[in-house]
Amino acid sequence: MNCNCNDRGQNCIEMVPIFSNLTYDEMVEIAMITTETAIEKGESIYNSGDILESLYVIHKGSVKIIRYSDTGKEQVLRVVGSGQFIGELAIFSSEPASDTAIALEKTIMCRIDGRDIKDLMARHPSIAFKILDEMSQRLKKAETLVEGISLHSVERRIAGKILEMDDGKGEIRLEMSKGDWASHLGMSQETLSRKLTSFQDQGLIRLKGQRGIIITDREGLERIE
Amino acid sequence: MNCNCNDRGQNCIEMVPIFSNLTYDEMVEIAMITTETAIEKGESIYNSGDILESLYVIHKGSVKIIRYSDTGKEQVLRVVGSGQFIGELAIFSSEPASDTAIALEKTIMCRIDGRDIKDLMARHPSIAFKILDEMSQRLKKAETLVEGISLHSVERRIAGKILEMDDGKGEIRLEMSKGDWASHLGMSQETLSRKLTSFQDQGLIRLKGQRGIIITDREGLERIE
DNA sequence: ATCGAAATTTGACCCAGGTCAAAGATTTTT
DNA sequence: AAAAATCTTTGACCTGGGTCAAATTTCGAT
Repeated sequence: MNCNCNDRGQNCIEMVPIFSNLTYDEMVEIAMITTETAIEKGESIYNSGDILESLYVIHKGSVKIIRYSDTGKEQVLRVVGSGQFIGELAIFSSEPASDTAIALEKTIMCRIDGRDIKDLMARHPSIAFKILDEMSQRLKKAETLVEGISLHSVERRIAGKILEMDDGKGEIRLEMSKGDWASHLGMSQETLSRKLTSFQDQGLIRLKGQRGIIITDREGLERIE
Repeated sequence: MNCNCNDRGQNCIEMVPIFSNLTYDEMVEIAMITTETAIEKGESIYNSGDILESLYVIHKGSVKIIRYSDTGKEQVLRVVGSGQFIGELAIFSSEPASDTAIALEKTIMCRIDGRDIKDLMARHPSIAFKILDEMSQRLKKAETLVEGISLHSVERRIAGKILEMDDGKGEIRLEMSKGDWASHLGMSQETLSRKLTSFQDQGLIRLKGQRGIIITDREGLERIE
């Protein structure tokens, strides 16, 4: 078994949604063909232009998927965390990646060869369904991002994202820098900063350190147009 | 056989990439469970909020997938044409659609029940692969759209799209109105109109009627930042 | 606890592209 | 072929949010 990223007796395979419907024996089969890979904060897993050959399932940590403009400005397309995968392009097309994946923190992944995963899917339709499900979620999210950027004001986008990130406790901890966050929201860091301060002045939120946000007026945030 | 959308002796199933790797008998099996549906220009196939239960494979015609802002402004997310499918959400999630599908012209589709297609995929992995492939293409396109809208100038986006639509002959016919096109590019109709006129003044293109564009200086278009 | 680096905030300025409204073209219908 | 409907262009004006730069705060590492 190459992938020995164990955690409280659990093999990483069990923790990953796309493999969750399998029997123990099937999981062992998968564990045999996966390789553990670790990466430090700020390092890239792949770069735009690379030909991808493996699917990476994230076991621990998180990764941002970005694109660069020709002036070097970056747009965060999505953030991928534990249990999710990156490199799905590897499974089908032989075209190079058009985006770049960079670890937001120390990240541990399981690498699976593209050919192997394809083979697995053919034998276990449930894996294909899970991947397909995840892909349609992503497509939907990407389309919501397009909608947000082109149809809503920056205030609305920020308020919406704050509410979306809230787990019910009303206290949020950002998993990335405000700069990355701004880029994900499709706006400049300065604008994000200004608007957050203004939200705080209006009593909608309270900022706590660099990455903490406390919601103090949920209805107020929902009302923002 | 419910689906009788034949065309020069070809059954619609054969014309659709996601079914293209099947044997004749398998195609017949699929034809049995599909239902032909036709729709007029401007009519919707589904609306935001609907619970989708079927996958629609487009046989002839084209459909725009859009979202509305609360002020009624629309963003075209993508245009789907012959051989492609819509309603993939139906296969997995039970959540309502967040977008709306409207025919750009008279369109003929084959409807397949969500449960049936899932069943088909389990028996024919090649169908799942094709759908997955299509989904990753779409995700990539959606991400390119995000990149375009947030990272590039309107000029660059228009020039890029013109070059992308060119089939090599240098003469393009738009498959939608300029209004829809502007919305797809994430800009106002007026801005699109102004920039196209300016491109023409610069000798980069020549406009012909409402939907014709002739490229007269390809390098010039590529040079636009 | 202190220092240095990195991230964030604030100020001043400005322009790309949006809006509204009216006129002009194309296309479709009768 | 004329009329009606739809789509597109143009003009005038304006504002949201970007940019650059400098000041400040926070965080991580000694």
